[in-house]
Amino acid sequence: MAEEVGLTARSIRYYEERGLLKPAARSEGAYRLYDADDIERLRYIKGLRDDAGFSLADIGQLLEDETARARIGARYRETDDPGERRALLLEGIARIDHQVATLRVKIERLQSMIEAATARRDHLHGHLAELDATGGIAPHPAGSGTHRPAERGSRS
Amino acid sequence: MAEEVGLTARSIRYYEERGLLKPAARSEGAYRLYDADDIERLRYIKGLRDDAGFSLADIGQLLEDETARARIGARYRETDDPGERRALLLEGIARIDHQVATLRVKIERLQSMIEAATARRDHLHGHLAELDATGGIAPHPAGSGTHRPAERGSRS
DNA sequence: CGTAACCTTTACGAGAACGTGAAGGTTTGC
DNA sequence: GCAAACCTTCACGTTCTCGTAAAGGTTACG
Repeated sequence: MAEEVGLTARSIRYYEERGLLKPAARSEGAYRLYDADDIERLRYIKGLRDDAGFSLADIGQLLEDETARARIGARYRETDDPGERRALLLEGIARIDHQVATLRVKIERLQSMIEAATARRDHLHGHLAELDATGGIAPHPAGSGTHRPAERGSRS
Repeated sequence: MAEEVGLTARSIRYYEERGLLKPAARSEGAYRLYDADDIERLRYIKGLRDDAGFSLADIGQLLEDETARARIGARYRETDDPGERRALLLEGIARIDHQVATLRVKIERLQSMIEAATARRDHLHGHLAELDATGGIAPHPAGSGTHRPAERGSRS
């Protein structure tokens, strides 16, 4: 059914238990019925969980914006007062901006980890240049270049 | 003790159980003794867990590079053969490059989520412009104008 | 040398995020 | 109109990531 979004039925129901989702409607026999907005929301949750590595608690926070966005969208399609539409659009944009800002925070953390690694890398490069400069060995070792698999176990 | 890295003793011991760490040495009375490399490793683990949101299983994979890096560093300090030092430096750089590449993958996933959000944002902006153009209402309602907190294309 | 403040292992507990039935109701297709 | 293939709600089991004692050994300090 809705596992074409890449989630198990149990997970989806669990997200509902956690308050991350409201099944839109129920059939006569209490079957859950999902609409396009729900599917989009599920994809969003999955992205947050798998790609971004957020916990469901974090996702709950982010989904406040998504919930507001869905509500705004629905309201938008209901009205044709240009003034209200304009206000709804502005609020929707603000919600998206907030989501983006949250994602950016995470990206920046990762970025700073990369920078730390790059600093270490540069440090090693510095040693390398130094080594090549003091002329112990030519920058281009003869033969097949950097091939050096011989690693003595050595005591550690 | 080593909670100045921001972890509890229990967590550190758990990481050891999981094979993410080897306490460097034990005292006479079997106390764990950590050295600078261990501390650096713990900070790295914490960064991966808190900032990047990796599971400890993922971290275990990433730590293969970190382990190799530590081993390489130790070996580097033990030798003074320029040829070997050069090879060790190159291997260390390769390990760091691998770590960076892994982090970049995650950043790119987040980046694409931001792009999706930005696309929705632009979509709303399009509607907004359309609304303002068909002239139902003035582009500048009383108060603040159209602010744009999110810059598009600020990729890293 | 005593004792307070550490550390050790072992073990049980806990919440998050589901998996996996069981027992039964609902839809669909022929 | 009936069987297959769904779905429903419990409800217990599981893995991960630790928290929190319990019972005892070790180290530092006066």
